[in-house]
Amino acid sequence: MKELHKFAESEEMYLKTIAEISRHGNLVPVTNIAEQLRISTVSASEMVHRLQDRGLLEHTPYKGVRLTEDGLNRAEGILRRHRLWECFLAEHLGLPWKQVHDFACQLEHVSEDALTDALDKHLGFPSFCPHGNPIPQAQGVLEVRETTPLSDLDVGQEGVVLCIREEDGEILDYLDARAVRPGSRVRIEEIAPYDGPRSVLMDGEKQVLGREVAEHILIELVHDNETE
Amino acid sequence: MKELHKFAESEEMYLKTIAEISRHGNLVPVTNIAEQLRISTVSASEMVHRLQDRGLLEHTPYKGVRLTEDGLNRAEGILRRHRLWECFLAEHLGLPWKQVHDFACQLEHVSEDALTDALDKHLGFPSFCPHGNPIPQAQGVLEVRETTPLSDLDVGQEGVVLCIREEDGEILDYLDARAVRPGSRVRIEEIAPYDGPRSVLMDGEKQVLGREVAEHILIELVHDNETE
DNA sequence: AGTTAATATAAGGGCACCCTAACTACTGGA
DNA sequence: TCCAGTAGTTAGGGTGCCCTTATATTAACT
Repeated sequence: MKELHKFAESEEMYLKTIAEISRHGNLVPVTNIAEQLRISTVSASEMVHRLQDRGLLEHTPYKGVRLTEDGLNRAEGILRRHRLWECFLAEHLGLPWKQVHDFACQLEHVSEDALTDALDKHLGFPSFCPHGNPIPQAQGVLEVRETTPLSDLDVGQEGVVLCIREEDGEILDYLDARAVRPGSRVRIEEIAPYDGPRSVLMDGEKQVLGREVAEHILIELVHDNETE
Repeated sequence: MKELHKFAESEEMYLKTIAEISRHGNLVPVTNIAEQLRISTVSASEMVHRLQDRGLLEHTPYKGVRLTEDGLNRAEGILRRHRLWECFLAEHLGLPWKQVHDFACQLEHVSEDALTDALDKHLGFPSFCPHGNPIPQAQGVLEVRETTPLSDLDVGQEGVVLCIREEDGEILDYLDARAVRPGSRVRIEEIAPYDGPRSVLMDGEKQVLGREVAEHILIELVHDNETE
């Protein structure tokens, strides 16, 4: 717990960000990283080089970045800690979503294995965070579920909210206030022109959600019996 | 949660260290701060200036440093968070003392008020950390207890362990292994020449503790009925 | 009062991470 | 095939915090 520390946090923010944007091993443009972290592309590019030197990712110029095995492990460790802390903050401390996420963003950088594992046990080895995102296991196993962004659904289609992507804390506050959470039943009623806001029935209540917001809500499709 | 962050942690380490060394508003020599933080006196001196500029302490050259009202509040906030986290780590996660302290040292820098207060509530508003140190209240109220370092006791004197000063994590491991904890009954059996190691009866078991260690064990004297 | 040991300051660096401005190299259409 | 726009790099800075070495100042004890 010494000098290694100072650059660890910054490094972790990069890895986490890349993992979140990538999601399925896609190449991540450096520009996106810079955007997400709200820093200049020059700085991001510089840091990407450093991370490459440390063997945590590979950068293909003009294409993007991909985490190495090592980098992915590190990133999953961070997500694991983030989501475990979220469970604790939500279930035990009873904090609202926005705070849950914000505080977890800070706590995720602490936690050595001994702490993370003890926390995991204390929480009863949860599989999902309060927003429905899967929690990587200690061994790096990650449950994969088939999901579709709400924004991809057509009028009339129905589904159940599985999780809310949480790269962005703002959205959580917004959805928390509207009682959109994992398990909610949703149906598209109408899509405004130009791929605009969706009118949806969410657990029986009518709501209007912008496309960007809808992109962050991941759904499990429910195949209603065609007659519907 | 932005730029303020990077220097916040270092700043907090200084404030906490100063508060711990001072204990009762005494002037703290810059040299001691440097020692405790394991940095050069030049660096410590430099940082002391910065902290003075920020209005957190006052430095009297060749004498030492004293926290201002502001600085003291900050420091107590840190101690509060540290000790609350310690309670959580010990009572809920069941971690051993050494880890409790080490992890709390990292967690103490997180916790905004909303989190700290929620944690406090969740723990049932404890007054003392697992090592017996008092937990400052949200309003900055701090219970004060009359204590004597075990090293100040004479042969034959008896007392009860109130708390272990925890500036130094090493000692906690050592004392944990020897079952020295708040509430333990202790009596000095013998003091080796040159203010050397103490032979003590700790909860009925014979133990030998060096003077430096004994200085970190704070006792409430028990006035045994003179006949003893 | 004079000297030594503790304390402070000055000078010169280093590293991690961030910035802007200006430039070059590449890619993907039309 | 060419060229606009995207992506990357270079150059020059800046801040926080740390370092060593060298020099000045002061406190405290003969």
